[in-house]
Amino acid sequence: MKQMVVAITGPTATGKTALGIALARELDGEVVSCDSMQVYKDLAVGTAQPDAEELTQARHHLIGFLDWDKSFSVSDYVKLAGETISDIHRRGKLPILVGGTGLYARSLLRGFTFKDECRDDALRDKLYTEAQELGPEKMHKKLSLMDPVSAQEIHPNNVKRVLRAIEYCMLSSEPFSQQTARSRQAGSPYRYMMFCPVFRDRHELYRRIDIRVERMLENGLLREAKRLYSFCENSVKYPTAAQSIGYKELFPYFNGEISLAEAVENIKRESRRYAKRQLTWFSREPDIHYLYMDELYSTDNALKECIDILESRGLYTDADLNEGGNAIE
RNA sequence: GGUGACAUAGCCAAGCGGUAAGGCAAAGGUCUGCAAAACCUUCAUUCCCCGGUUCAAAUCCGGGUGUCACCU
Repeated sequence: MKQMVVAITGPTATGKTALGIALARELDGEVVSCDSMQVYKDLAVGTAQPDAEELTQARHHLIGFLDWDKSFSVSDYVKLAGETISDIHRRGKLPILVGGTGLYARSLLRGFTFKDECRDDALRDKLYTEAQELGPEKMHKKLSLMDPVSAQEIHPNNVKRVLRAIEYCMLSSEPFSQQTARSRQAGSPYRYMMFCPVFRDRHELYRRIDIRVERMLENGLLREAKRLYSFCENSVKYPTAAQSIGYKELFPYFNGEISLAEAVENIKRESRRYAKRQLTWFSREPDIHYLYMDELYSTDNALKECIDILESRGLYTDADLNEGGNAIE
């Protein structure tokens, strides 16, 4: 029997953290973060990591453990999260996946595989330099010779993805598109259910985002950002951590280029766009259950709906709880 | 009160007689190793209003309205 995972994914500022904790408490579970930025240390405020009190309410994993200069990617995530989930099951608990990074959630739950030998940072840098000299079209043409299918699917202007596909083709014995096709067919290593809290009223979501940004400011976002800013100034390459919304928008303010008010407005705008991108991402997940928060009103009601769904689909039974996921079948 | 300049999409703006550039914002979308990233698509039947000149006007002329600047 496959291991059970309950996932809470969805756009920012919809109450995933609180719902995850509620579920963990209700189902004797532990939270496994599914967020590309919450992995970093000392970015607690801006990446909306669970606060000290929330951390005491349920055991959390994969939050705030990485230094700023470390890069992190899907493959690292899938590996770590996979290990964490197994460990949680071994202890007879239920893993609750919580976070808004769609790529991470999909890759983990659908069982995408990433081979170490199919990545080479030095090669990637070399390709990047080449792309700057030759231009995007030439690189795309290069890809179409190695892997016409990928070239068809990836827009020539999307240099990042064109280069990754080339990198893969050079390091692997198969074209990039073949790897994609193969993992599309592979089944999930888990039994899982995805819940996605959303708001029917987009304005309500945007309003919550605005409020949350203001709260971050009150909680010391500037201090955190300033530290990251100094760190970035002194490093050769911008670290992955600097991609996080809420920090990079503040950098021009620290530079004296824009006012604080403008920077804050930019954070809000970028967060709104991010939420929109998350919405389109999750809309493509086949087995996702939306939780309409503007109708459910509270975390409690959302929790009840989750439990109802899990029970009605036979996905969660007492056996899961008592026998550490080795029940049924 | 006088003189001058300007009025083009939610915002910034090009155009200066031949049938509305561009940027920002917005909306929609893509996604398999930086994903809070990267990328794509769509967005003014009309240029403040009225009249005139012309085959043709956002572009020229007259009047009106509004904004700004300077003068009294």
